[in-house]
Amino acid sequence: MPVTIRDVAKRLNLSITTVSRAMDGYYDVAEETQRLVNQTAQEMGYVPNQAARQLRRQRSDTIGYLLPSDTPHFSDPYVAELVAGLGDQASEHGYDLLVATAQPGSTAEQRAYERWTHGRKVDGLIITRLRLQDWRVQYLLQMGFPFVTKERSDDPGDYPSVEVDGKRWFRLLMEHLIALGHRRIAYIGASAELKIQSDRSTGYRQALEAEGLPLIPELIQTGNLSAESGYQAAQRLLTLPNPPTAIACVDDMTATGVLHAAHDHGIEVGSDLAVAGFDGILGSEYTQPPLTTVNQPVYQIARRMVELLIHRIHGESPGQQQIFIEPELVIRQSTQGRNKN
Amino acid sequence: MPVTIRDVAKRLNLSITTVSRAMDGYYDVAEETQRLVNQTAQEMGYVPNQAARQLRRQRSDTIGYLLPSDTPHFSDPYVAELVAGLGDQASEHGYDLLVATAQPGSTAEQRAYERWTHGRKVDGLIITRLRLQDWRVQYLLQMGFPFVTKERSDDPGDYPSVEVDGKRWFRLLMEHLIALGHRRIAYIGASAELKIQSDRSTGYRQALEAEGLPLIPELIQTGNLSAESGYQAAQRLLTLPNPPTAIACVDDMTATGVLHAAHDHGIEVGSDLAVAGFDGILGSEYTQPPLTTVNQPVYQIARRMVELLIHRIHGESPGQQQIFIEPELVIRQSTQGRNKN
DNA sequence: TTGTAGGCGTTATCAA
DNA sequence: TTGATAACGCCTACAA
Repeated sequence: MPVTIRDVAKRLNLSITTVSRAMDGYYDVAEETQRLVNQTAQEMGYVPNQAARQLRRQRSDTIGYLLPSDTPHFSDPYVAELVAGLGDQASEHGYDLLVATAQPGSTAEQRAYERWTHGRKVDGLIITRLRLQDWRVQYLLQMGFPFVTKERSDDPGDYPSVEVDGKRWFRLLMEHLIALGHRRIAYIGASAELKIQSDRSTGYRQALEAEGLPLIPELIQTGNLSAESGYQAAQRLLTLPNPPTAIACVDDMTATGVLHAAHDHGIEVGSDLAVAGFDGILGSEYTQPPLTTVNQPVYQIARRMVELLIHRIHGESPGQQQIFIEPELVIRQSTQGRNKN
Repeated sequence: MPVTIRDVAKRLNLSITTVSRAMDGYYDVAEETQRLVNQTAQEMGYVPNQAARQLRRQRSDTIGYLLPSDTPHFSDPYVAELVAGLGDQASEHGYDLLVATAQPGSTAEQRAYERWTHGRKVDGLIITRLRLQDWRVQYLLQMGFPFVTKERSDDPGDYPSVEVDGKRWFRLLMEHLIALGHRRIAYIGASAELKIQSDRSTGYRQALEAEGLPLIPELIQTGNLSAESGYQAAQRLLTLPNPPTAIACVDDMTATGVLHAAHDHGIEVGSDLAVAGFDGILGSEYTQPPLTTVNQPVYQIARRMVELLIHRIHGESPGQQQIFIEPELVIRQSTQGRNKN
């Protein structure tokens, strides 16, 4: 039904070869012909059939992102920014972005990766929410399929990644709290198999150690990167006989729940209790009080990942394989004394 | 390089025809053969090449969503939930989801739609953020290309849509404010060409009219669906000689900015000023104070849209073309008197 | 500068 | 129950 290259060729009494080459802007086609072909194609609404082109060229000009969605419909709060970054950068390079959702570690996830890689539905993949041992990394490495990760798993192998140094920056976040005089600082983390949990909790411990502060087990709680879990962990912390004076959270969603719990306890965040998050999600500046956090430039990170991936797809020399992006420590009222105007 | 149907056939001394049919679970193939083929395919890691399949079948088993992203990297805060819903429902039906970003009304947007439709990259489209006059609707209708919208444009034509009745529910939101005794209620809207602005502002006016309240022009402000613009509009409203006692916002992001502005003015939201939003984005329950809003079940809406779209793609009888989803009026402290525990 | 022809990997038609 | 064969629409040696 749709118009094919044949139709355009027939209309102009040209061969499909010429039409094809004219449209690809080859140099060996008469200028006049070029003009005519393009104009006619435009008029007839001809756009090359993507499937045919892919089959012939053996590439899809598409990159894939399988977003890790736990439970019914939880999803990262910065997924919007990430997808925007991936999409923008991809389209600037003539690539499309294929997205699917799957529970981390599910068979659905595995099948999706199989279909996309073996079926050549995508030319490369973007991987986030890395696990310490991550079958995706192992699988793709072994297949020799192009991919880029956000952070790295502990699996050995060469592959490009874009990273924010969680250890270092969580430690800096801690130093900020310690500099404010806090000595009993709690940590609310996430599942131990996640790379970010590993890094950030290490930063937490390193900071305590460096300052000669004791590691108090009861001040370490585990959540699941949701506000709800942050709320509950905070409940446990705030009802302790000797509660913490500061709570550092593995991410902003968790911190949001902590703010809520503190409010329900009639605790003034900022003066009575310091709360800090990590990520810099949209909305962290609009919490009450505004949240101190480490701001990751997610949009830029996404663009960078796509850039690396496309290089990899084109088989270009890897250059810098491991890119570190500097986030920003944003100090807001949640860790400041009362600020009343 | 990857294994093809040929390789599988060769290994089993069968024809590719038989392999193909065995894998599609046709009935006219020996059970034993069936088993053997599937097992071997599995072992060899064979997955049909998607491009070849698409070319032959003349469909892509893919649906497209071009997400409207204004300026550098603004994007809807509920895009995560939407994409999760689209992705989940699509994959349950064996479809993939293709996503791209483009500025509404840009030529990039138009070219993306052309490539996807004419190039048969997708079998159908999901359209959001409808404009009153929307070229996308006109274009797709004219092409006879399957699509489903969230809300409808004013363009005539038959197509399926999933809707939340913005007029009615904004009016209900207003009635809540009026019932609380508010008489000077401001409205912060968005660009006039957006369908949601048209609907919600109409709801605002209808409510005033129904209650015999005057429409006060200076209480009507325009933003752009961002917290920043809500903040600025609130600044204007709160410095008025005779400021409003309540502010109803076209969406939650705008309302978030209003909360922030009120706080900066030392105004107690809830007792001194009522603020309400619309959408029910993740985070609205964690603002301070928690925000009164109309909660749209975005995830469910997304699933429903995909469902309708797939019916449409399969050419099934349209059935219900226009689906209304009931949101929920969630009353929180931003419109309640002081609630101190 | 243009045209001919072969094949990318599948699925579907038809015959065996 | 299985196999040979012809497309699907495009790109690209190679020939003219």
